Amino acid sequence: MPPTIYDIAREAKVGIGTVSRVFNDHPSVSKETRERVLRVANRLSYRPHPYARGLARKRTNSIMAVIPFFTTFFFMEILQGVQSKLSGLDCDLILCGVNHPDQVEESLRHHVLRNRVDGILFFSMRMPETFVEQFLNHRTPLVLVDAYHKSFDSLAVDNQQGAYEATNHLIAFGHHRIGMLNANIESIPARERLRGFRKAMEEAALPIDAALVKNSSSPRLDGFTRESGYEIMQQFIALGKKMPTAIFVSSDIQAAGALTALGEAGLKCPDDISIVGFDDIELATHLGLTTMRQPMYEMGVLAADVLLARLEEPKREPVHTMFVPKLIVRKTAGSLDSRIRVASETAA
Amino acid sequence: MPPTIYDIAREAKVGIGTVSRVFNDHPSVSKETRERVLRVANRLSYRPHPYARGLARKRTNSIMAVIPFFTTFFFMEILQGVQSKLSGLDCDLILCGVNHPDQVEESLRHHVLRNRVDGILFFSMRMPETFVEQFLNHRTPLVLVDAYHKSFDSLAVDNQQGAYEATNHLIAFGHHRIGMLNANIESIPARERLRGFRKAMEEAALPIDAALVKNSSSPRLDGFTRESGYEIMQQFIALGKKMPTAIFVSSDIQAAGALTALGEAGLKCPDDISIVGFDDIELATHLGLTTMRQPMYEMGVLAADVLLARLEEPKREPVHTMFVPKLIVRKTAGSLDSRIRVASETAA
DNA sequence: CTGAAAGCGCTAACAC
DNA sequence: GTGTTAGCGCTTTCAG
Repeated sequence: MPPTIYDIAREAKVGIGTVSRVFNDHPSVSKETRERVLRVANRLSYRPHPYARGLARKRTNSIMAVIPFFTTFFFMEILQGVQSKLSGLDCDLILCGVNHPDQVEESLRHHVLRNRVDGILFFSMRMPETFVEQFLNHRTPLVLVDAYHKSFDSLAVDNQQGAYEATNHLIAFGHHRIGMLNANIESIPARERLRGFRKAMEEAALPIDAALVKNSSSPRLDGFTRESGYEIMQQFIALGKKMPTAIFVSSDIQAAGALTALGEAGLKCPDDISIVGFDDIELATHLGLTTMRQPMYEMGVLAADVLLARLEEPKREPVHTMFVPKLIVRKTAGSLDSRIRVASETAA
Repeated sequence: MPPTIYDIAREAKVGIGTVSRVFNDHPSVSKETRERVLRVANRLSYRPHPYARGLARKRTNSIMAVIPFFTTFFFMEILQGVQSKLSGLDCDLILCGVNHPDQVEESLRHHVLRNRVDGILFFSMRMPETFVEQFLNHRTPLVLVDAYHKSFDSLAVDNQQGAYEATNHLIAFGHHRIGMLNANIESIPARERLRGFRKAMEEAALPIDAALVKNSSSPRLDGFTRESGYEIMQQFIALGKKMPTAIFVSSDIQAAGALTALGEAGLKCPDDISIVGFDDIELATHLGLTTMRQPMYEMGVLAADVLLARLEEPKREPVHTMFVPKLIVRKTAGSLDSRIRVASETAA
């Protein structure tokens, strides 16, 4: 049986109130008593019981991360950021993985109504609109990560800007016939990335050939799958000499599929075609994929920060933060005339 | 302010004890009262407060997963299994990522001494021996996942058997000059996998050429890195015609590096050399890597099972479970004479 | 500055 | 069956 404040109080010959004060850094405790209490507590390896404390204080000292469990690297990295922020603060992280959108409601209701957690980090999913209101009334703060809703704090990546820069990277290499291999256009990120692509093309006064902008129609993972990349790239390849010389792909996972299709067709990057992806997942390194990096770890840290700040100040205006993805230059995108150069080298 | 049992009791015109009984499925409550209570509770969206309940019952209804935060896919997948098991049981999962071994002690002490969790899932790390005793005395059950200690329940993968089967797969293809690309031999899994490799070779009466068994000397991640795979494979390649025709690589991540080295040398799998990895990480699919799959999700589910069982029965004997990895045949390992076949095809 | 006492919301032992 | 009561371990007035 672990010691309680009563044990400490008795041994230190003080009242339990004093022990409590010591452990809450209450100013009005004389230096001597404080030290005496601390000494005893230390000797007995006393630790305040979080649940008792939570009950009395009406706080739980833990937050919950609601994340979709189908993806991996992205969330793991963010969680790491969250954790690193939390670890110093005596705040626990409760993991709540949801596989199906339906589970979201259930989980939220379950935990929130029970005051189980002080705050929630909600990842990459649409908040059921039926919940928005409930949440705003209820006192549990929620911050959206990789998602947006005007009524909640949110952090997200500037998809449009990222796509814009990715496309510009391609343009800078001298490409004209640039295509985009997109995910399901129903999804927000897919739409935003398309917008960025368009903007870059328009600013460069380059024509956007509708035949070179293809998107997935798969509902699964909104088309952010290797399969969709593979299939769509095959369609591009089928275009023969009408194929674009460069393609901005809306995600690394799709780029991976695209690269496979390219490989099977005997085509190489960047000699035959240039590719820029989006995300910078682990795989991108292996593939040597040039891509736009989402600052995942940093997002995790900031997400925790924002939530913590809101816990302090529950009714300030929602804060929306945008992260700008960073271009990671690797080997799949290159100059348009590299093909020519390579050809001449071969000839030589 | 959420409703408490007092509110429910008052509205339902019963005592709080009865309300409590209803929510604990206590048998001695008449059907009528039970329904009346439930109706009121439902109307008021009442949920028992987990902390209050925990305090009174001396249980927390949550378990903690202590995982090293440097790897990704492996743990994510296991955690998913754990969660799926837990989700039905009103038991929360607290994530405790540790980046440095030193943090382990601190985290454990922090949470365990505070009775913060009912049980612990301890992943892939050596239990500090100084803790073993403390743990056994303390009441918090702990199960080791992907690790072993005779005093605790444990689940692990049979590395030796896996390596044995991997090597046999290579042997079955007719290879004689088989090498092994291993991680740091100081680590347990590296040693076990080497043992399996040896066993297979000996049983097949194949000579083990010491020059063809190489291991990493890097302390980082025990040599389970892409870099180590890359470098060691270069050494193999430098062997020229003395190079093995097949190599069992101790992890997929190293195999990825090895494949890169091979690619740079203009060598292809399985035509020029056969490779079998170990783990079946996500990347393996992309690479078309033949490998030994660790049943991660299943391990997660069982880990939760075992822990739950021990919570019920704290002092039964430790249970040790071994999972046997499964061969996943993809494209990096093939028949020895495929080279010949390919050569003749080319000739034709 | 410090002790005593009243909860926080719930469970469980004890009466009736 | 059901109400009552005494905690679970801690925080927080309220006196002094």
